[in-house]
Amino acid sequence: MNVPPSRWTEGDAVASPDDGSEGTAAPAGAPLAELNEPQAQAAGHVDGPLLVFAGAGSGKTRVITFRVANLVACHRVPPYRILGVTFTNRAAGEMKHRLEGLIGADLTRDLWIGTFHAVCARILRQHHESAGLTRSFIIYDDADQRAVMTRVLRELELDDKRYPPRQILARIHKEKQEGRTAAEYEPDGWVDDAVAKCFVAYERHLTSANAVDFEDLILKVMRLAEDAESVAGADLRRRFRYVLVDEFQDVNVSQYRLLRALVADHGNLCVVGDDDQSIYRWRGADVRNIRGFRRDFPDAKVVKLEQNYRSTGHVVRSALGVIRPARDREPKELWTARKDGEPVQVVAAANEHDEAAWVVERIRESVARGVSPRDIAVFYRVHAQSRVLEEVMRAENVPYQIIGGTKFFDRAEVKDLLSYLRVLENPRSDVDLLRIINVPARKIGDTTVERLVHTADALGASLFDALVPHAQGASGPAKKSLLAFNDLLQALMREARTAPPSVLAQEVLERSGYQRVLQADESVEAEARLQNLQELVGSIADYEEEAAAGGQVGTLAGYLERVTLAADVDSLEETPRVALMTVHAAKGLEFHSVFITGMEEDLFPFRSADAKRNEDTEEERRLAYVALTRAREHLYITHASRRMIFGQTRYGVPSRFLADVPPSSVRQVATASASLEGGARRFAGLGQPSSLTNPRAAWVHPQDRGDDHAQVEPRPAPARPSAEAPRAPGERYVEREAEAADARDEGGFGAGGRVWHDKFQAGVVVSVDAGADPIVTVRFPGYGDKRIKASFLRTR
DNA sequence: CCTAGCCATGCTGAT
DNA sequence: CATGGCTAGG
Repeated sequence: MNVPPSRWTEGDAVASPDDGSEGTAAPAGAPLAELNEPQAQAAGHVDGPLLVFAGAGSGKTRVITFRVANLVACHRVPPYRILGVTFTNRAAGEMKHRLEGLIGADLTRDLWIGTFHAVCARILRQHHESAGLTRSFIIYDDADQRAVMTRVLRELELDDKRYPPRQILARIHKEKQEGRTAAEYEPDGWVDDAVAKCFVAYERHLTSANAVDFEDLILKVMRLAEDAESVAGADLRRRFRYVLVDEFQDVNVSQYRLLRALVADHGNLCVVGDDDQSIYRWRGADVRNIRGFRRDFPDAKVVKLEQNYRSTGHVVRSALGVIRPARDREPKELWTARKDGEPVQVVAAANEHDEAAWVVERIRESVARGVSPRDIAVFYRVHAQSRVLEEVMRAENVPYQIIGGTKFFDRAEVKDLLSYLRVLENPRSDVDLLRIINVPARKIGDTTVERLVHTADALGASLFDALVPHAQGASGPAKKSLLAFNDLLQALMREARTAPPSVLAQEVLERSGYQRVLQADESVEAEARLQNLQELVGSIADYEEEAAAGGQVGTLAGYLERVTLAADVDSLEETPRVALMTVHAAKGLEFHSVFITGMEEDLFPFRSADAKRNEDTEEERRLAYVALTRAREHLYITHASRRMIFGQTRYGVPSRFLADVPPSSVRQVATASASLEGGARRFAGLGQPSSLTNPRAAWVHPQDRGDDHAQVEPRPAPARPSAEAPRAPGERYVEREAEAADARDEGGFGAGGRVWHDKFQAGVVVSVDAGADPIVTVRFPGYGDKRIKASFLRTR
């Protein structure tokens, strides 16, 4: 059941993680000899520490997978003795997928491959007792942590205006990221004294709730691994014979200490990273770990991968121009043997609508020329920029997918149901119990809850454990409601022992009255909420199915953990849709064509309106470098002179980073609106050649005629040079898709056709993947796009 | 004592 | 532009 190797060396696979094989690719499944010299050195390295500087697009994922395969296949290392740490679950999935092609699914399954958080959660479930947890501990996400902190502040009678929960939490997280516990925190100044108190109380609440935050996952396992005395510590240090880490530049101090402890006995630690791509300093990542590594492992072999296989010459040189002024860089020089390709287009737009329209117009052209929408991405610095882009995409019928932003799992009803499930799994979770105790309204108001909290504090018990004792001392109506709530939970817990998670979820909705209340509500919102809840139940069922396919039983704990640890980018689909995401989410991905929007001062580099927040232009520069290096063939960078964002209009000047792009690799362009407004004059200040500052020269270029897009001046489809665009510009690729789908239509399904599904009801076919049992992508109002086997669909 | 509806206010990035 | 704190009504 090996995947044909060609599957993973194809550079045009959508958004595949860094893979230098693009373009000049060595044949698939190549032995080490077919890697380039430094790649082979790194991949073939067996014993001892190894540090790989992997420039953007230099094939580092390839090196890591080859090295793992080499260890397993040639050196007979048992796969369960190898740990590979990636940055996202998606990257972990990609790596496993590639390894399946190299060493087969059976061996791959036993490898430990995952994010720091996923791996640590798994270890912590095994060693839960040593960490003071029960096996069913749960992971508190951001919102949960804030809820805990709000309660802590109230308890300590601290003003949440003066001590915003978010900021206190940020301080605490910073401590934990640097490996310190509450006991080790050394306050400096009176603000810190408050933080110290909160820190202690926060930890107490988490422990009592049998819960951990993201930092705890790392910290607790780090403590275990460093513990010379305990059995668990010895076990952890013996467990892995080889440890590999991707994106090492974004590892924080406690993660690094954990790694060091895990390999203490043998030093077989391989780290791969690029200091130029360090973009998570705000999350505790510390590039200095690279220096730390060299100090801690002085005999480490160091390999530099400097040949970029991914991008055209113009793209590589533009990116180098942006990163060169950065301080404290590891000396290295990225180079490419590829042709120059198209110059980078730097586009001046009048405002964010104009910008979005230009981008979408260009996307349509690219697609008409044969670029798959899945190989196109639009980046922005902040999520708030996505709305306008989304609107234009929708209006122009461009299929798109937004990564991140307001997430499905952030919706109130979804969180409610998850809180029910979390309470059933781990009744001591106060945050979850508080969330659902009066949802739907069951006559347990704030006053009653406050008294319950008081009783729980007095008893030193969780809210759940205090429910019955408190109810017994409470007055008539409150007593009744509390006991009824307790009965509900008890009944559901009994159910939880036998029922599969998806069935349990449905039971929760029915027995809690949640569903009834929503059904009684006739509003559109209530209808949407019901649909979201069904979607959630469906997602649990999907998880069970997936687990079953892997020969396991899907548990509630497993599902909850996955939901909390999921990254936005994990959900990036392989369907033919343009991806919209932040630059942060784009790390590790690559696309044929990339649009970077909002390249303006104060937006990119970002500067908060709140001047107190410290800015970090160096990190913004590296972020820009990451953005530019995602492009294989075409790179477009847009900026607008006017932008409505965060509820106010900003007047932006082009980003300083644009001035660092070599003029010889750039073609300046202005949208028609920008030209009319004289926006192109702004170029003059940037030291670009004057020939580029003439707006006419910019926008009459044949390739850029799309400038006067529909929004400015609707235009009948004119005759165009047809060499590049075989179809009239007005023709949308959705129509092309429809034809294509019709052509391979097997079960009477064609794009645009109406179908019926028992659960999701009426929908419209988006596309069809032909096969023995064709998979049809269908858009269901209220459910979004679903990929469904044709046999489950009826045409009508 | 509970509920519902109103108005105000923050917003970078994310496991 | 959504969550949340507050106030008036039941």
